[in-house]
Amino acid sequence: MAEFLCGLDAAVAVVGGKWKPLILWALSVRPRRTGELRRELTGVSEKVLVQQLRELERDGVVRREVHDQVPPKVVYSLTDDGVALDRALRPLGDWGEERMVEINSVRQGGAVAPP
Amino acid sequence: MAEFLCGLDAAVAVVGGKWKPLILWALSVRPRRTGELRRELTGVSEKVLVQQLRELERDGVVRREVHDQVPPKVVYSLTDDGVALDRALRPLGDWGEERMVEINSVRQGGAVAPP
DNA sequence: GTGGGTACGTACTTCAAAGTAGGTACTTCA
DNA sequence: TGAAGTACCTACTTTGAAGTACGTACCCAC
Repeated sequence: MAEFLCGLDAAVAVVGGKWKPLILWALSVRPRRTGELRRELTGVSEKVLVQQLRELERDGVVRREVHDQVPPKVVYSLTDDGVALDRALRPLGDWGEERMVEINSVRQGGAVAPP
Repeated sequence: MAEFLCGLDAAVAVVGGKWKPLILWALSVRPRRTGELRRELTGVSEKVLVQQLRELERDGVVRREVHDQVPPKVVYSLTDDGVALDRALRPLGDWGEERMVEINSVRQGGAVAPP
């Protein structure tokens, strides 16, 4: 029912979750356990974190490795497609970084420079 | 209340609307009137189209020019920031294009190859 | 004078994503 | 003994984006 109209559409759908950009950024630094991610992404609930990780896994950009031990240990990392996605996101991240302040102010304050 | 944590976060927020990638793509080809966009993006409602155009304008990537005539004529085009955004989106679009089919099938069918 | 085109605005509804709050089964540490 | 950590799952509620359906004011062609 989604039916993407162009590649950009599909890519935005993959990274479009509220926490997905941050998850991908964290995993691009190094693989992480669930708890590490939860502590890194302050404010995320466990439900949504696991949900978005599963979606990223389904979309083929994140790998989930279960180490069968007690207590459980699950490690998430980027697949080859995930690494390629991360590289494709770099220019976009740079674009955003340069404009973060303006975008932020324009989205809440309204005016650019309050007196 | 948004408060972006990284540039990627901010950029995804800008292009994150349902029709925004398509709007940006259309405007990157050439400037358009409202009606042209509405006809190009099959399925979009006038309300949402105008809404997303206003948000893109607020975020500084789209320029809105009103020609004061009757019947009204409004032309939308990309600003310099918008052109830069479009360029930054190219690698992401390419990434999505190469994986559109898989992403689509994995998101509705479930299995990769139905018999 | 009626229908179509221009570019909106506004009120209401729908629906999916995200948030909240609980539970599971097992272990280690104090 | 009981509190804390591991990585989840499930049910329910909230939120906000998008969709639907109308109205505006003006013009032109038929």
